[in-house]
Amino acid sequence: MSERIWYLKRCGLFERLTPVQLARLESRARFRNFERNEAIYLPGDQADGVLLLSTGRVRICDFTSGGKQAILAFIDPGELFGELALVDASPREERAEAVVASTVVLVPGDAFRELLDAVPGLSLGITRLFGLRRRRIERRLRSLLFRSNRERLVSLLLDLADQYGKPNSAGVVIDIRLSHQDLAGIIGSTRESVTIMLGELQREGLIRIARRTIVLTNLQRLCDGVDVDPERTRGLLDGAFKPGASAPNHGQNSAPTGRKM
Amino acid sequence: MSERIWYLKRCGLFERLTPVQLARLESRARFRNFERNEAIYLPGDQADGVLLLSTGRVRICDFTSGGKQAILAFIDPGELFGELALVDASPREERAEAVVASTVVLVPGDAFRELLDAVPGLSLGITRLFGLRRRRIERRLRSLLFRSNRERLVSLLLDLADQYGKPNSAGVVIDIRLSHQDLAGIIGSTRESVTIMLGELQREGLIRIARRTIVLTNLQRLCDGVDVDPERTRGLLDGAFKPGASAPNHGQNSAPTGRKM
DNA sequence: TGGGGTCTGTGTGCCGCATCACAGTCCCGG
DNA sequence: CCGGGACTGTGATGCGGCACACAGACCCCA
Repeated sequence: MSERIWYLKRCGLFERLTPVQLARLESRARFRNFERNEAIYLPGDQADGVLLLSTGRVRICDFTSGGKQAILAFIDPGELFGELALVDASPREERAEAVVASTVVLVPGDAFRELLDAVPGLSLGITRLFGLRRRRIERRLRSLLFRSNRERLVSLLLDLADQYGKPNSAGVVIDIRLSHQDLAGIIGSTRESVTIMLGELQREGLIRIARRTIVLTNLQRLCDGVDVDPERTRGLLDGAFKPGASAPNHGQNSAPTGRKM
Repeated sequence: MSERIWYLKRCGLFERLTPVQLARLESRARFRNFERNEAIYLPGDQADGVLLLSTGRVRICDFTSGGKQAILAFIDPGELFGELALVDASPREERAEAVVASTVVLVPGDAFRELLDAVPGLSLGITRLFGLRRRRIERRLRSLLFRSNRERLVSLLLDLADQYGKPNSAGVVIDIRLSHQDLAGIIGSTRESVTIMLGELQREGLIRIARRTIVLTNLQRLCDGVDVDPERTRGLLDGAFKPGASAPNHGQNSAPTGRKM
């Protein structure tokens, strides 16, 4: 029980709730476990609420009639998903599935709306969440529109480094295991092409692949390949900013990631 | 003066403001005219507020280093744009420019935030706006990921029919003039390819092009080409649904539009 | 009512990348 | 510790769609 409340508090949006509100929320939410590859919701399902991942990892995706999967996002513990249901009651357009065994909290729509009224700032938090995710998607759209396959892959690697990267002596380690198939699903390419391109990048000394994890060994040159917003690499390209020359350093919102709510 | 207030009221989000609030807003907003093709803001500009289009038309776009323009959205009178500035103070990532001579209202960030606190429901309205636009972008992303050039074009035509279409005896007239270059910028293709494909579609009897406006003469067959969410075509495909036979039909949410918040 | 600028139509190469087919490797669970 | 299933590497082949080039049509406005 109290463990469940702990899961709720874990979500940045809920940390300001009073104990009473938390308890009430907990009583109205449903907890459910999903095993690896199990579907959480499907396109066409009536959307009845908002979901919060407490443990595991979730993939938001979409299958074409040809059977290829497009990956729209990954969700990590503490993050909300399926939140577009707050906008209106139209059915889900995508599929959410557990990448690994996961436990998910379902918050019914009316319980959530009740909270929106009661908790000052929550509404603003949701708006920001929407805004941040939208910005991310718009970036991806732009990157998809007129870039070559290879540029999209490099761009993706930089994004992943941003979200999951652990700097280290050899470079930035991307601390999440994705198959080439997954990578292809994100950039809209094929498994084979991804394999080839990763090989090329490694041969060129830009990355290193060891035991199925990718290390970015030369961020600078990777960025050069894509005409990339240097802000994307945040702290990673440590002190290397030239004050006058390069980017306007908008990353002043200095939180290490920018997501996390 | 009172004409200016009228412009403000035109925006659905503001219609609930009291006269006092409206007047205050009007005093803090700046009105400005832009001529055809003039830039309203540029990538890198410090975002200082939200913009409202009162007359004209605005294009949100982005230029690749190769000089190709990606079109992210069109804005019609009464619509808000540049609203991602509400999320944080990071600079703009895209370019907004007037398609035709336009007049724009600039609402400073603090004035807007003040309203957000004062006007119940406004915050919710913004959240919904974000959500709706995000949903639209996610659809576009999906359509970009694994569809052929032609499918993307057809899908775009259906979307346009959805937004700007006027049904008529011959079919659905798309009541907005876009050059082939523009269409290409939206679907991530080239001007020449669009020309060719439109020719094909016309030869196949799916559309008709007369004096640079496009008429969709056979919605049903157009939809067949794309594995399209039938909901997208709203009332346009009037009663023609065959209950048992056709597509997976998850569009059981029979609300005629789904947009218009 | 022209005339210049923008938009549309069409052809020809060529290259990126999807597809198919199959071999080799990893890795996890029993 | 071993076997089977998932993942990775690589080649052959074909096609979609882009780049470039130019001709004709349209349209606005001077």
